[in-house]
Amino acid sequence: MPAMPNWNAYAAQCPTRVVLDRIADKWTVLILGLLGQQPRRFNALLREIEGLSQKMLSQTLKRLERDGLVRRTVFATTPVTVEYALTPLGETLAESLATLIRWAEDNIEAVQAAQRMFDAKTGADARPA
Amino acid sequence: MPAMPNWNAYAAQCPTRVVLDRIADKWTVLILGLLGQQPRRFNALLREIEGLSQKMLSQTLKRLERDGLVRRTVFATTPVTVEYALTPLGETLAESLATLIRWAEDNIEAVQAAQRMFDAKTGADARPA
DNA sequence: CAGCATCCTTGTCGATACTG
DNA sequence: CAGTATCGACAAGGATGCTG
Repeated sequence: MPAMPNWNAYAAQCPTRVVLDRIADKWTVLILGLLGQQPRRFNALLREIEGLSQKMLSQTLKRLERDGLVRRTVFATTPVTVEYALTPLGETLAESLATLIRWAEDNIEAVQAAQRMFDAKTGADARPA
Repeated sequence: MPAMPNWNAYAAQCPTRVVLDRIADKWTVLILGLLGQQPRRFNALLREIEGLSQKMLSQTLKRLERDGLVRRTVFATTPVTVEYALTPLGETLAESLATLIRWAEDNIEAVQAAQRMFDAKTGADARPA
């Protein structure tokens, strides 16, 4: 990859795919959505995101930290307190992701209607799990 | 879910999760990105998205069609021609997703830099596959 | 050209138990 | 509180071969 490249997510080996892989993750979207409001502690995130296991939270946070999207701060209280917050870079992404969450909330009914139509026409359950 | 609900993606059973599940898919983002430019045929998509298998393309397109985001049109040529295009609903989502692709292209270098920093500090390979 | 059906390998993810 | 470690079930997804 040259110095001033045309990054192209459609090329298999293009590094922009790593960003898509990060975004293309339900938990990432939800976590960054919350951190976009305000910093949170580990267990706060765990409580606020239903269905999220502690393993996935831990794993996802570590990846987000590695990608420079989230900053992890440890406070030497007893017991120890850890706060997660967006980095400036993370904030720019969180804004775009917030748009997606809003889109979902605004258009879920249209999507559900389309699904009912489709299922009725195909007569059967082409429905995924 | 009531008639005028506060859809909340943070609730496990909230239907907005289905939209997130759709978005939370690398191929969805890339496919809708292309269809946002112009309609394409099946094999055109297959060729333009490197690393995408025919199985995943087929599967993803069917889901997108079911969700009312993509319209599938069959032309009775021989051999048969099939065109995929965004629905009006799909276009509104594709715009948001295009933002993400642009974000990835604009910020990939910052992300990579953060990764190098992180890997250097942790001394080792916390890197995922 | 535009797919579907099958096999089979890999990875994802939840559950559980334990640590500083 | 904030995690790590391990196991096992499940499903995603690639490869291959076949169809209208």
